[in-house]
Amino acid sequence: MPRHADAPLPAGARAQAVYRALRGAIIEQALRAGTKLPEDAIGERFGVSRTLVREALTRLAIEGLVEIVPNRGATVALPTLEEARDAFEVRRGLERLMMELLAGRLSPEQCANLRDHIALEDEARARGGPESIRLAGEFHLLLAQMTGNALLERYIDEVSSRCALILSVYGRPHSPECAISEHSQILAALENDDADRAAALMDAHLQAVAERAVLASAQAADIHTLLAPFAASEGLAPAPGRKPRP
Amino acid sequence: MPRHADAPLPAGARAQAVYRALRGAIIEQALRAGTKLPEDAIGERFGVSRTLVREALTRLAIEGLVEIVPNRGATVALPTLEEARDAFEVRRGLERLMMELLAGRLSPEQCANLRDHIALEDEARARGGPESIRLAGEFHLLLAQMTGNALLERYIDEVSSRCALILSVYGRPHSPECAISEHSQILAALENDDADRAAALMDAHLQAVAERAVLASAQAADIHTLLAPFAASEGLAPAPGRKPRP
DNA sequence: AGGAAGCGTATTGCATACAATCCCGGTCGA
DNA sequence: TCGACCGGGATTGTATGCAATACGCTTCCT
Repeated sequence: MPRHADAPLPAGARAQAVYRALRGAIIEQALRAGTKLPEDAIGERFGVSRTLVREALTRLAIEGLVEIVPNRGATVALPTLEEARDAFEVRRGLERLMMELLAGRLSPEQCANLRDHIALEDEARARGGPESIRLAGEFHLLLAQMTGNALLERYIDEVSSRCALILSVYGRPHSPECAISEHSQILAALENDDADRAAALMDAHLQAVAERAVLASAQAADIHTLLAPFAASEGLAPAPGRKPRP
Repeated sequence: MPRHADAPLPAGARAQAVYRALRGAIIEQALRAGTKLPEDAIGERFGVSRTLVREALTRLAIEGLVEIVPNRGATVALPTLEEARDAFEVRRGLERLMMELLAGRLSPEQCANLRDHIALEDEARARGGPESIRLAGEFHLLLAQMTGNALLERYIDEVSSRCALILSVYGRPHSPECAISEHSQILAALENDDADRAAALMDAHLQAVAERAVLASAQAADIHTLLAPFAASEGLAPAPGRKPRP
């Protein structure tokens, strides 16, 4: 429930509010990758000074959602393909750990909550709204919270949001991060106390997400390949002397 | 190689320098857990304004090495036992991933570097210097760098330093974080392309470190158990009406 | 004596001011 | 026409100032 606007926030909370607002905007792709983030404009929009905006941007930079170049300011990060690969690699490691911690230890209420969440994802997906991206990520976050391990929760949160940004760059437009059936299957394995199966499912799930998105556009990143059909249709051939970068 | 003192650092580098200095001091236990960290004093010491000190402290707080309470300033963090457990749990997950990424993929030079490092640890350990703590952590960091995964490197670095802080609180004084032979064995398994064995060794290694330190003092945290031998030697019995906390 | 209230100081939270840097436009010369 | 040079404006980097808060000490009352 949002606070009343003219109730002053407690000390230190305003920077956090700015941080959260920016983070949400990036993840939901209201701020697209590469967008410039000037301190003045943001501070003006939120009614805070540059000091607090800087603090928020610094945090986002540490998380990898924002890139800060000295004397040139902050932009929404544009992850490289290598960073994308790294993020999914780490994510797989963390989520496998999570599966092992959770298998067979979920209370009935927790399972119910997860099912409810999956239903929400389903709805949002049917509507095709942009919040489906956020919800898909939140499923993983919800699982992380249930481990009771605050550090794991933070890391999963961080790496999930980074993956969301990556998908916004390399993924197909508005394709949801996670297929619904995969989440259901994972939950089923967890309820069944089958850690290995849950871990394998999660691994496959993440692998699928990564491949659908990143590997698909790994080809597209090569401008020669990308332009080949157009060149052919126009009867144009590459200059013989120049070679594509190795 | 340290910079000349009166050469001005490039933009944004001074905050980082303060961050690094404080971080090192905490990990090497020059600043012990619980120590107050006033912005003025630190800024004066390093010749920078409170602004930059705040930035450094914020970063350390995100990493969990420093605790910031609004309006009350920053102190070196005093991790709880639960946070300690969480940190080692996450660390095991991350380092297992690392073993899988590295097994059978280390170049001869890399192996040589690792051996050299282990030798350094050995020396420092023999001398009993405080840098043995740092070196033991750096072995893990060195491995992380060799994965080529920058995100994994950052997480391992973060969680390692947090573990170092934890050991400074709950570990026995000046006991090195890692036994040397364990590092050697892990390296051997990695060279041998035996991912499972390397993972198992690393798991056991971290488990051993955690148990030697944390579990040992988990008992000590219970003041009743802690005082029992002293009470007995003085012929004192607990008050019958009062019960120890469950 | 013990505790509550009041006050002074130290420290933080935040905004702002100033200096440094960079980007972008134009201008000039080749 | 193109590239090099060079202000002007915008934006960031850092220091500092002011208000707000918390802590410790004294004082006073019970």
